[in-house]
Amino acid sequence: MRPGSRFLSVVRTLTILAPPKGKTFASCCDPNLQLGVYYKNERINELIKGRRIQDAQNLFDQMSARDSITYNLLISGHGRYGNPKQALYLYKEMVSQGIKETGPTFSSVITVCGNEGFYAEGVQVHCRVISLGFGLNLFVGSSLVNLYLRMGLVDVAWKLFDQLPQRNLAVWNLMLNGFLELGKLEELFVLHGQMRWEGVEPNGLSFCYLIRACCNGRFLDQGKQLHCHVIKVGWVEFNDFVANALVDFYSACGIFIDARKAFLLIPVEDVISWNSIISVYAENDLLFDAIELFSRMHFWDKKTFHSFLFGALGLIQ
DNA sequence: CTAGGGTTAG
Repeated sequence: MRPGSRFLSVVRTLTILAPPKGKTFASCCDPNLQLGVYYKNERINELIKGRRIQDAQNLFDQMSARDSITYNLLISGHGRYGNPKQALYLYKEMVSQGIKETGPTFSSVITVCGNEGFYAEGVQVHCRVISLGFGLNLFVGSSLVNLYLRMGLVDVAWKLFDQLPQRNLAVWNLMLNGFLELGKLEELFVLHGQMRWEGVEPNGLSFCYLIRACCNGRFLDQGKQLHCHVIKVGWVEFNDFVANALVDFYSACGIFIDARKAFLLIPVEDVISWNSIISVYAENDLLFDAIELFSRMHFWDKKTFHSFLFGALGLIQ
């Protein structure tokens, strides 16, 4: 037997206990305990993906040791599936137990704060972001941009956005959406100009926001330009949302003919486009056409709200 | 093993 071979066999048995890929022994003081956490985290992840958030919470409650990933999974799960308060509670518990936040923690928590109106809490978490040095993280930064836009603090959002070391389409779209919701249409078009200046190509969602801005502001010329561009790039054929936005734009601007043209070009009419075009017919006093379209829609087995039809019937009487 | 952006009107 060669010297050292016994040692090798011991090492081989040890590898059975080897930590999962990407981990080293140095990062686990107690391999067995840590492995337990790892596999339970995986299970929690599966449960949340299957939308079984309560089961995930039960498993979480039974765990004797938890790490930041355990908390991140549950925080984002509760945030996504409608339990924002629980998400914030878990975040508080996590911090008070001395478990350090990571990027995903901040990103989930701040998104919850922004979307559910916990603005004061969101600003507090922003302080933690700064003191722990996560301010330049793209995900964290975009959740902060979203938070301040929802608060209506446009200047702060601009500043954070400008300071981001890199940007992707999601952040640009968050900005566009924020300005649209706040009715800051000028800012929105400034941002669009900046996109073009930096050579960022908008996607279908960006064009939805831009066209809706033209719709709300009745910017006929600008909307037509967008329409041309969108046709050239090919979004109308592939994106129902864009096509619907065009129908709404023309009907808002009172250009009935173009609204109808835009409707006819929609590849697969969904409920929304039917709603839009029926309301356009009704608004233009083409009541019988509206009703005819409504019955055609039933023929295609489309389900919709009946309000437009009732509106049209009311006008006839 | 974890984090982000969606259409209508009423």
